[in-house]
Amino acid sequence: MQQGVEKMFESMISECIPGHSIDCVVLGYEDKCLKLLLLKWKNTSIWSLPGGFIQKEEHMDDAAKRIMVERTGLDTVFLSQFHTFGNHCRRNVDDLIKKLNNQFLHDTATVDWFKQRFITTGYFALVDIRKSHPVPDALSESCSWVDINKLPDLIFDHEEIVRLAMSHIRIQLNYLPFGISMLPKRFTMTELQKLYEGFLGRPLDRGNFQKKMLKLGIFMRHEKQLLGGAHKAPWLYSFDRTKYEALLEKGIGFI
Amino acid sequence: MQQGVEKMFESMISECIPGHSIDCVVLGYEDKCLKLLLLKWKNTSIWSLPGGFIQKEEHMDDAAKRIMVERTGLDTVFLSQFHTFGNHCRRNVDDLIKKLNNQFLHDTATVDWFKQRFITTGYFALVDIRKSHPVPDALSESCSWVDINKLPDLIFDHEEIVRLAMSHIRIQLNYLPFGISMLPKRFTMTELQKLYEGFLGRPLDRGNFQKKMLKLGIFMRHEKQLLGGAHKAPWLYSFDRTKYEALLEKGIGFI
DNA sequence: ACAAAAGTGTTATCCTTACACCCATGT
DNA sequence: ACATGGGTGTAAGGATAACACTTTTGT
Repeated sequence: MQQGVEKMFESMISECIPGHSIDCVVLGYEDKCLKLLLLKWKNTSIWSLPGGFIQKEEHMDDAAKRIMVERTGLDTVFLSQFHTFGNHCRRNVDDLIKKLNNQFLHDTATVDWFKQRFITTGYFALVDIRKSHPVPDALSESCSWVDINKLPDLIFDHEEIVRLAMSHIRIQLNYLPFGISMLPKRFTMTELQKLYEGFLGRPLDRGNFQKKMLKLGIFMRHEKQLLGGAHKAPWLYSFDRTKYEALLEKGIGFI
Repeated sequence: MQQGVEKMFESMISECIPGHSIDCVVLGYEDKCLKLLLLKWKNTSIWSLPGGFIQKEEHMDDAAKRIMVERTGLDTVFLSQFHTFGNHCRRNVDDLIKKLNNQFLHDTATVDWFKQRFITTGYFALVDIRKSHPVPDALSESCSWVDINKLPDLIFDHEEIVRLAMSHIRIQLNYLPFGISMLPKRFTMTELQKLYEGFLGRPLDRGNFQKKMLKLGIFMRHEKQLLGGAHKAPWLYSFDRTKYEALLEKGIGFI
C-alpha cells in the first residue's frame, strides 16, 4: 500500500464529517453519445462514481465542486444536487472488502470509517469532455469516460444513483436548456440534437428541433462550417451567454 | 425541566445518527388558504418546522414518515424529499441558547449534540388538515397550522427551507396533480382551484381550470351539493384513486 | 449525377387563453 | 327579480408533430 493512500485516509478521517458522502454523476458528450465519468478501483473490477466526503467547515455544495475539480480539473461546471440517499443498508462493505482482496483496508480506523452508515447526496454535473482532465484518486487505477449505454456493474447502489440522476435531468430538460457546458464553443444544431436525444433516449424530429431551439433566441449563428461531408455544410452556432443565463434564470415554458 | 425532555434527549443522543436532521414542510388546506404546520417552542417566541433525527438503523424516508406520524397522527401522506441543506453555518445555536433563556439545554452531552454541525434533508408533505391531530413535541408548547401568507419569523434557515419547498411544489404541480391528500373525500372544482391558486400564488381562470382538470380523467362526479349559497349548487367530485395513482406514476404533460 | 444530410416550409391538430353566455339558487 | 357563483361554449392564437420539399456538398 502506498504512502499516498495512507495519508489520504488519515486526512479523510480527521478533516471530514462522518456519515455523509457525496457522489457525482458527471456527464459529458463525445462521439455522438453521452458518457459517464467512472473510477475503476485498483486491481479489481470494481467501478464507482467519483465521490468524496465533506470537510468539517465546508459547505456541501463546495465539497461537490472540490470533488469535481479534483477528478476533472474543471471548476466551473453545471453542478446541481438532485437527491439524498438515506437507506441505511445501501452499502455492502463486507462485499467490498472481499473484492478488494486485502488492499487498502487494514487500519482499524479506516475500516471503521468505511463500515459506518453513510448517507450520500447525489450531484450531477454536465461538462465538456474536451476540456476535462480525468485523474484517478488514490484508490483507483483509472478515471475514465464510459458510454452511458454500456455501463459496467457499479458498486453499492451507484446504478440507482445514475438512474435517478438521468430522470432528474430529463425532467429539468423541459425548462432548462442544458448544453452550454457540454458542447464545444461552436456546434451544429444536429450536435445539439444528438445531445438531447442522448438524455431523452429517443429520436427527435430534426426540423421541429431546430425551430424550437432557434425560437429560444439564445443562439448566435456563425459562418458556415466546411467540414468534409458529402452534403450541405451546416451552420455553426454558439450560445449567447447572456441570453442563455437569463433563460436559465426564468426557465422556459411552465407555470 | 420535565422528565420527558431529559428522556427524549437521552434517547435522541443514543439512538440517532449525529450530524443529520430532517425538517418537514407540512402543508394543509383549510378556509380557502394554504397552511403550514409549525411548532412554537415553550416559553419563547421561537417558531420552527417540525423535524427530528434519523435512528441508527432507520431509512431516512422512514424517519420522515415517523416524524409525520408523531406530529400529525397521519401515516399515509404525500411525502417527498426535495432538498438537502448542507451549509455548515446554517444554524446559529448560540442565538438559540440565548433565546431559550436557560430552558432545556443544560446537560453537556445535549448541548454538544445541538452545537454540532447538522446537514438537514427537507421533506414536504401534503395532508388533510381535518384528519390531522397536531401534537407538540417535548420542547414545544404548541403545534399548529399557520396561514402560509402570514408566517412568523422562523428559526435558523427554516424560512429558506419553506421557500424552496414551495418552489419545488410549484414545479411538480406541472406534472403531478396534487390534491388527493389535502382535500376532503368530496370537493368542488372551485375548492380544488383555490388549492392550486394557493400553491401558485396567483388566480387561475375558472372555466379553463375545470376543463383542464376534468380532461385528466381522474375525477368521479357525484350528486349535487345543496349547500346554502345564493347560486347554482356545484357538483361534488372525488378522486378516482386508481386512475389518480396511475397518473401520478407517469406524470402529466412532459416528454 | 447522385447520395447524404442540412435547411426550410406546410399542414393538421391540439392546447391555451380570454372571454361570453346561460343556469340554478337563496334572499 | 336579481345578485351570486357554477357550468359550458367559442374564437383567436400559439405550440406541436408529421412530413415534404429544396439546397448544398463530396464523391
